[in-house]
Amino acid sequence: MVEFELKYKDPNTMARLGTVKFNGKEYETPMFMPVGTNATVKTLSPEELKEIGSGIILANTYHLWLKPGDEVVKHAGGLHKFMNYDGPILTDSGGYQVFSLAKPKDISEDGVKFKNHLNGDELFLTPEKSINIQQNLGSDIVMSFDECIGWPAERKYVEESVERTLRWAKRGKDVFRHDNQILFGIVQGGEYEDLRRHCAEELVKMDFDGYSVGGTSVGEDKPTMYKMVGYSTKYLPENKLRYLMGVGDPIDLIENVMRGIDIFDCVSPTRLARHGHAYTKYGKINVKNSKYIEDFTPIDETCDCYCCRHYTKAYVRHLINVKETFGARLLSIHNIYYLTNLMKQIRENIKKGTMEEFRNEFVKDYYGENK
RNA sequence: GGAGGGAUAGCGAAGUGGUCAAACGCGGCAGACUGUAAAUCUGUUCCUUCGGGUUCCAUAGUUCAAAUCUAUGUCCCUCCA
Repeated sequence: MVEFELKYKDPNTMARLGTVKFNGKEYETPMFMPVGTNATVKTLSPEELKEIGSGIILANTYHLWLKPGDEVVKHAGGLHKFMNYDGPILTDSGGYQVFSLAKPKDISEDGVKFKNHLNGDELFLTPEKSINIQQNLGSDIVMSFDECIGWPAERKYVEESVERTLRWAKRGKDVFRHDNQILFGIVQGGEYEDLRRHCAEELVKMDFDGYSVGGTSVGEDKPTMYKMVGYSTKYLPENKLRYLMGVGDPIDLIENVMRGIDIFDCVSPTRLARHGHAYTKYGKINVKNSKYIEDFTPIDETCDCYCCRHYTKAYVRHLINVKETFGARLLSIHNIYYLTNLMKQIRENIKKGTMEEFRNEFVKDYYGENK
């Protein structure tokens, strides 16, 4: 069972420090969770994740439901055993796939009709089914089945969607058995404060173990995203874990910690890695660029990850260019390390009460005003 | 020695009289990616002062018009001796 404890609140911002206890181990928040949709963080082994310092990782209900099937994972002894990962695992509910795979006409009160992206079969996912799958998977943190909507969205639609997401949250909660798992409700409501507030307050009445902020990073600009997050965290209880779903841009991590978020997940460190991009202190670089062909310096001089300790831009560039998987692995290690390390710095700055200065310095370096 | 086939942009390869600066693939160059249908997708890739200029092995022709037709040459491939 995952237990969250709030340890410290920043007096200047909404930033907080806490711990997540799991199996006798403690992980500090705010933290970043790498994404392992198919029960693996693409290209990386659990040992590598451990070396990087990752805590919770994320897996996906929809994908594991299709393959290999949640029953198979259950028979394997649960996700931890199946994938040999002994840290905490959070499963997404399939709610994001409502946004990325389903069409509006496929969404009904009962649930969502999907076309299996692997073979075209018609599938139907309901709030109860999503919870049931996640309980079979045996993840530690379970997400309510929600509707993640795009941006911009008409207010009338958002109103209906929020009500449906609330009804779905209730239905999921009603069938959820606590055992060794905890269940989160997801705050939706688009960019409308009253809808976010209403959604948050209704979820809090249902008393979830933690709360997610959903419906961000779906095409909106950054100020809008920050607004959406602020409108959500403002109405959530302080003693419960808050998870901002799908956000991983470095500056977004900083800004949203300052708005009271404890955990984040995002595919970008691993996806960007596979596409040859790397985060550095001085901004994101595309290692494939020809200017790096004879650059025998590390990806980031200030980084001490496995990749930066042993390999050069020229070498990683070469690996990516010839499509060797080791290149994707090295950059995945680097990018996850970068975000993990960023979270560590964030925690240190919360402790020191210097989040705003940290944010300003970070922006200067990352966006080049400091070079 | 004889008989065929072929030479197209960095490479491979379409096109066989005008709609061709020339399909498509690769390679090159760049961009995008946020609860992963994503080791994917998009743009671009003769020169240009953006008006245009110069191309389809070479040269000479036919034609209003040639990468496409004719002649000669050069080089390559296959088969027969």
